[in-house]
Amino acid sequence: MSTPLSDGSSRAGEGILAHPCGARSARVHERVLVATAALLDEGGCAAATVDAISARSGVSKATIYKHWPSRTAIAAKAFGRMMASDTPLPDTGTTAGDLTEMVRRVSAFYASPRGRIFAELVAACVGDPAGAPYFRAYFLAGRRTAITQLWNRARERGDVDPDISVDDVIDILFGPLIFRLLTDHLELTEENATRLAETALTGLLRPNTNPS
Amino acid sequence: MSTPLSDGSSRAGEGILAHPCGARSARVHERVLVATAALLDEGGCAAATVDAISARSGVSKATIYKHWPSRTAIAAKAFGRMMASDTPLPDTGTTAGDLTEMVRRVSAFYASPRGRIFAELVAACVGDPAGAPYFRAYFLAGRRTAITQLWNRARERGDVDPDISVDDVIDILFGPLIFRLLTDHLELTEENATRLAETALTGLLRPNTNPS
Amino acid sequence: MSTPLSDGSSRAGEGILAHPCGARSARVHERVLVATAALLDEGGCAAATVDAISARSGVSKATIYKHWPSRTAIAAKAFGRMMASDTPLPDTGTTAGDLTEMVRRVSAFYASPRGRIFAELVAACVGDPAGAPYFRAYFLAGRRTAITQLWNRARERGDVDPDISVDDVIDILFGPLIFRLLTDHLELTEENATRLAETALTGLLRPNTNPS
Amino acid sequence: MSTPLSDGSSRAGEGILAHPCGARSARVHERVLVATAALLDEGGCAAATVDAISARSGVSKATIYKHWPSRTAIAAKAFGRMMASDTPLPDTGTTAGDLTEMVRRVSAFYASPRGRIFAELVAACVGDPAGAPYFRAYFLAGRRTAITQLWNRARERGDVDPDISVDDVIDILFGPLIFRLLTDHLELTEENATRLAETALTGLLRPNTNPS
DNA sequence: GTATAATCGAGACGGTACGTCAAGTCTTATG
DNA sequence: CATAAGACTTGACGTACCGTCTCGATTATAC
Repeated sequence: MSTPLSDGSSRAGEGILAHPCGARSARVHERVLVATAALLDEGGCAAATVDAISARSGVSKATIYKHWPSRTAIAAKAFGRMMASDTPLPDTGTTAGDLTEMVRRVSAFYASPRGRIFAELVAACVGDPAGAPYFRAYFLAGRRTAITQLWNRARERGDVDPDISVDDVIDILFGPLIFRLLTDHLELTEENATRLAETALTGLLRPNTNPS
Repeated sequence: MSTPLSDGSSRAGEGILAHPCGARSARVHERVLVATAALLDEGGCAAATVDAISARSGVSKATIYKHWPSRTAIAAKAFGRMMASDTPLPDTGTTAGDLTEMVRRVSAFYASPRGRIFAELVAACVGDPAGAPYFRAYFLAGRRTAITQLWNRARERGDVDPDISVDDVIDILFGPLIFRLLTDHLELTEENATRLAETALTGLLRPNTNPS
Repeated sequence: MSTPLSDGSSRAGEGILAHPCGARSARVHERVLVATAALLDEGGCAAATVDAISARSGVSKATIYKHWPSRTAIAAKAFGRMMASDTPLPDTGTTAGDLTEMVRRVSAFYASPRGRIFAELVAACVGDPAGAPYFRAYFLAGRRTAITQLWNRARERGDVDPDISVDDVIDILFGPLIFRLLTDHLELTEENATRLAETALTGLLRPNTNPS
Repeated sequence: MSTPLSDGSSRAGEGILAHPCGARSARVHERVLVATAALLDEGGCAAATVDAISARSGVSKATIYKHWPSRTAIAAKAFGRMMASDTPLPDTGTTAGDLTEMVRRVSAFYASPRGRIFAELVAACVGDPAGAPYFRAYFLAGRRTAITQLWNRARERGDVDPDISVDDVIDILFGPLIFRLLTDHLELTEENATRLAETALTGLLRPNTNPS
């Protein structure tokens, strides 16, 4: 993998996400992540208490706090690892098809039990400045690389304006889903996802009224 | 009544948001909301503890819990009231201009101190099923009516496809902002907001590659 | 009893030793003291953890900390109550006999399992400024009243210099025992106690060499 | 050497107080004691954490635990060394004067900052069976030799009953002070010390009522 | 001189208890 | 009967210090 973020032990270059390293530490680190992943799946973020993680992993609380700044950070990394391999890129032949399919998949994920965990994780990062970087590094980054590949493919095909930033693309396509996931004001059905994607791809305004 | 949401006391018809009524209750209700609003402004969601609200308002905890299901619910309503009158509609003359301006304003709001409170509120509603309806009713609904007006104006002008749901419009325009607000992965500058709005209005794909 | 210190609930006049009162509080208070006494007897001061007291009494830690400033304080009061009735005054007919007997009894107490607890309690009060007053109020005070009675009897008999403060008497008779108990440098046997008492009663110097 | 207790390095013959020896060990030993003494003076026993001693001395925790059984042991030895030379014998010309002066000096010491450390040390030895011998060996023993000399002088002068054990003398004179130091029930003023000494020297009972 | 043990530093680790906090429930007395 | 006042249970928090334990590096003697 091109991102060095999802390995289990600490390396130089991880910046603020550093922690003790060495053979023992690596083992401890691993056990914590495995235990946390299990707890997340069983009871969501609320179950991934530091006490619970400690009890389940056999790693003491004090040690855990030497590796991570907060429970959110642990959960983010554990969850990021759980999701790491779950995202094969769609390849429908057209840019519109690929992006729409991607939105549908992400919507389906958000609607799944793990989608709830994702939402809780996003929520937990608000007001946990220490955990947020972990979430971005171990979860959002992975998502981002996937979209970037799709977008680059679209650029090569000439289907899109190359001036549009991939950041904006990501946020316009998935921001609405996340908003709905969090505030639960509209259901995350496949139909809704498709419509949303198509509207975003086409634009809200009629061509002749575009601002340019 | 088009907006039954922003009045200060309980009415029949509020459904799950009901609570004791009567003269004493109304006074109690009011004092709680005022105290909560003050606490929110001073220290964010974290400061709006039920204990703190109780102490500040002089209303006992037991009474508070007879009026609201959770602290999130109180905060949502108090915050919704704070924001109620702050949103004059933009009127630039063009649909694109109006919507872009709206996005810029919301972005600026999110970037402000009260934007943080908004984020904390959204986060708090995840995993507080009791509080979420309050947030939707007392905050999101207000936002929604504003956009609906703009959108209707656009429809009348013939600038937009009338089949596009206003729900999708709202989420495509503001979902990205909220996503950025929550995960803090991109700054909420005016420039970013403008670019985001324009991209959303125009669409991600080039006209000739539209899926239809 | 003349001292208002050993009752189970809070009263005006207890000064710094105050705590919540009322029917519920009184019950809570009682349960904590009973549990603590049991723990002390079973495992000494080390066993009387706040967590353990909480678990055993069914009273939550937070509540415990509203009633007492520290575990030492609880232990002191619980131990004081355990000891409250255990001290019938000796009555041998002579002042020397009474005081010597008292020293022997206290020495025997110190040599007993509960003597260890007493030592641990004294030790715990050093460096727990919050707990120390409880120890003095609920334990030392009781001891003091007993000696005072003996000393008054001796004064009435004319056996002693009325200018000698009862404080000095107490400390000269029992200080040595406590010193030995704590540092364990000499055994607390009946023989040693008797000799110590007699030496203290007679004085260290020969009469004709007295400082006066 | 009559007192093998106050030297800085280990020797065969110290019995249970043995530890590694050799040139390196001696240096390590020394550094630990110096660091501990400094910590004691700065923050009392509470500051003389094993971690703190390790950090300050540059000696690793593992090594420390090869030399001493517990932190109390280290503190006792370090404190004993600090006090080693501080006790010139009084020489007022009379036995009563010498002993009284001695009590006054010890009382003043107890009332000083280092007196607090002494108290904490005594307290720490209760419930630390491993540390207690160190305290007796490195601190009490020194005190004891001083009093023994005074007492022998008194015996030679014929001022005292030669049957009275020096142990009893020590405890009757200083036990009261220690008791007051620990439980803080009476102040350690010069006046109190003098009165206490005089009462102890004269005896609690009037001559004609002595038990013999 | 070099083996070969002891000894050391650095500090991670499991464990136990700490004292605190806020949520939400429950009791009692007052109006 | 709704309130005020606030005690109470619950459960998690993050910290502190303990004493043990790997490691690998450093001695210092015994060969």
